[in-house]
Amino acid sequence: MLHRKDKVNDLKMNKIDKSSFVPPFYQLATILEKRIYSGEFKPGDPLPSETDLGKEYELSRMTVRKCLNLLAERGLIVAQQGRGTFVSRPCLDRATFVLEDFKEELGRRGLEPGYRLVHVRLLKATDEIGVKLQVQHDDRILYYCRLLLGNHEPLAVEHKYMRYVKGKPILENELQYKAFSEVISLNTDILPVRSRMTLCAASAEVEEAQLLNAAVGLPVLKVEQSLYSQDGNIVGIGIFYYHGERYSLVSDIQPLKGEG
Amino acid sequence: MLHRKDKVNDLKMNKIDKSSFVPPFYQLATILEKRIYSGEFKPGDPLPSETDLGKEYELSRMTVRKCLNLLAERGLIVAQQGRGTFVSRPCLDRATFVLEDFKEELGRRGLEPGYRLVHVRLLKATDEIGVKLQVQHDDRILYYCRLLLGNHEPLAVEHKYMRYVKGKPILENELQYKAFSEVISLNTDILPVRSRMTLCAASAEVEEAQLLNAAVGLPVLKVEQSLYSQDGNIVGIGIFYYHGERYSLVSDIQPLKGEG
DNA sequence: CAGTGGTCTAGACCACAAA
DNA sequence: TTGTGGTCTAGACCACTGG
Repeated sequence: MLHRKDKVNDLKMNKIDKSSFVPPFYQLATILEKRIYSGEFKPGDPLPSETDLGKEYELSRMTVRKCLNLLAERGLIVAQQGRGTFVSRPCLDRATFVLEDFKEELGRRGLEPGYRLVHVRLLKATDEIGVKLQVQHDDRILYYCRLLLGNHEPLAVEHKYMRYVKGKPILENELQYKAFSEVISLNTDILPVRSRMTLCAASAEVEEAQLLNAAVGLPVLKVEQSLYSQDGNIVGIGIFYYHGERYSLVSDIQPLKGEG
Repeated sequence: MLHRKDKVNDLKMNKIDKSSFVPPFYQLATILEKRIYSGEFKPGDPLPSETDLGKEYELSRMTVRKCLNLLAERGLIVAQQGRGTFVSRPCLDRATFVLEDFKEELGRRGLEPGYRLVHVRLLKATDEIGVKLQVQHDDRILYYCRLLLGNHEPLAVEHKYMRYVKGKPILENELQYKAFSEVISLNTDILPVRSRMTLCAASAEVEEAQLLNAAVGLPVLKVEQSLYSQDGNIVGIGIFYYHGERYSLVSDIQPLKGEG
């Protein structure tokens, strides 16, 4: 009985319960988050020093730091060497959109993912893409186009360009199911180490509209990807169009879950 | 001379240089990254255990862990309790787009940011927005519309809806320059603690097109924001339209910078 | 059971900022 | 000079995994 009462007091008085399954650094993070949200610390205010927090909550400084790192990652506080740790302005007006593996993403949404390989072609290295990929004059570029489906409905069109290495067999199966950077490393022995993607809004042109089963002019999310090798050359170019009405990105910023 | 030679050997042999300004945990991270990219460890392979890495590089386990955390954050490895730490499939096909403070973002791009307040209105709580904001029947909703400018050119239109508290004065200046969540907490004494934003592609309607100085149908990035209070109620709704041709989001995934 | 990662501690030295 | 955060250490206990 007393034990239970002590625990309740711990929660009320914002003490650390070392017998809990929730690790102390996380308990402290939720406590500090509460103290910030309650208005005790306002944006710009300094938090107590790491040493003082350690004394107050009877934790080692390393543990306090682990907790502060957690809050800093979430943008709630900012540490400044030699000065202190300060509460940030609320950062709820910043968003982080993650474009991740298509299959996993659809799984979470409860849709059945699907792929359809539309084109596979060898192109001459003449046009703009060839220049970017720095292909020799008589080399070829492998181009392929893939459709991403959700419950058999087209959600996105992907165009991908990479150098073509003669003699290296490429399975259509690979093109259809594997990630672009994997396809490149498998078929050219070059390992992409850097990726840059830009996202903007655009209108579907004729080809994309057809493939997306929609009208020309359909709003789409256009993503352009450049993959670089270790020596800084572009080894792959991707252009992806996501159906504007069927595909969206979500960003969620919320408080830490309490110790329930 | 010998000192210098030793350092060179350290780099070649992938040892830690404790006299360097680059902290050991970071040196180890770049070393392990190299060993992974070189093909020594392939996706799915286990890394040596934390204890073994500590012995190999003469570092404490905590330092090794700090390094592994760094690589894990970047998606290069995944730790599994009780089993080990494993190299991930290359995650270059995942992107993280950050929509951040408009002013800072434009500063980085070398554009001059600007704001223009277009509308401020009190609406009746009848329509869809009113229901979401759970406004009482005789309360009012504060609506305002803001234009974001880059070098005096319109880049985005923002529509924002929040509960209106009688008697609380609201300065137009605040609406024009302050972040939405800040405006809400200043004028309703409710602190938003959670934000959910969705991003999709759309076409500009008449009003947005006019404000963006573009034709109807212009592709736009449409972002919808909901701000929640601690008790789970929606306390603010925002709808933002970013000019599709003038605004884009960028994601960059690249290797750690070496110890130059 | 042994080995793994997850967490915590008490102490230490450093670089940096402010008085 | 004092106090701050940034880093590192050598040890410890725990929960989890797999044989």
